[in-house]
Amino acid sequence: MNSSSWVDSLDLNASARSLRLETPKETNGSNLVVFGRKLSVKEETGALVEELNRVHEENAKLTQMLTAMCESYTALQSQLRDLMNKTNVEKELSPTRKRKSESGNNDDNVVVVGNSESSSTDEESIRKPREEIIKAKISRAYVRTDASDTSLVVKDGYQWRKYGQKVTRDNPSPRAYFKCSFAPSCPVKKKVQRSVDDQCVVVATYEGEHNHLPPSQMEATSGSSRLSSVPAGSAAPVKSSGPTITLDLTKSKSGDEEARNQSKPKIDSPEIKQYLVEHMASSLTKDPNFTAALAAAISGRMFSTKSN
DNA sequence: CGCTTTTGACCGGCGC
DNA sequence: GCGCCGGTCAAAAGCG
Repeated sequence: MNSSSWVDSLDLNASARSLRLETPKETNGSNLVVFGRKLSVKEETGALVEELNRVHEENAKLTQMLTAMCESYTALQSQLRDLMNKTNVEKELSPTRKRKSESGNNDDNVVVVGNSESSSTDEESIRKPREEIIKAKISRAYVRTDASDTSLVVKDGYQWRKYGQKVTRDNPSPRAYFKCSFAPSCPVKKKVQRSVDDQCVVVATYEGEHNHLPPSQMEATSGSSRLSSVPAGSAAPVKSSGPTITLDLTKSKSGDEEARNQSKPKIDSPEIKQYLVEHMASSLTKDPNFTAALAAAISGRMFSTKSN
């Protein structure tokens, strides 16, 4: 929904940016030569100045657009973070929701709750009881699939054996349970279920780490640059060869700070502002997976927000 | 024939 | 203690 418009605006801005960068070259080049043939030097200068002003205006407009876009992006991101913190606090405070399976479900943190060093924040370490000592590592992957595709198959390079399927209370679509085919030597399990919000999105929850290489290891490891894996501190447990996009929204703290610093103005000189905007835009747009990941993440969060 | 999938039964945790 | 619920088991069916 909104995510698509986000994507659109990102693309728009991306193209706008390149337009801004290219325009001056054009004016200095062929355009003026064409005009210059007919105009006197004075007129030519006038036209040049006019053109320059026009480009400046355009530049300012585009810069404004980008700044606005970046600010709303940052705002939305911090909103999401607040929301997630809120839901986490609620969960901690309400003992009525203790069922651990539900914690797996509600906890839309999209995150690794694991024993790996780097993923543990202060809050996490507080609410990390024995549960997670037992459960090695939990990561979650959002995979965009065709809505008509009813097979809950997430191609991640590993081979899985389905051992159960259940319809859970809070989601009409069935949840499938998989074990790694290398079990029992490999203890990894995964649960796959369509997102209750967006039927096109399949949520795969991985528990544990593979203690072996994936059958399709060659492709999986070499192709892994296509996706952003869960930065759980250690090597990502899931090597995806498909269109798997894993988002760690809670991990966005540092990135968020960065984004905030970039869009939040101590921006005094227009050069700095322009640089920041350009830097922001390029960092946002150069990653082809960014828009898809953002779309999936935002759509997921938005719906869960509505349903709360 | 061996492996995978399906599906109903069963189990254990949790709230009331 | 009972019922609900998520997770797992295991027999039967399906498939290459």
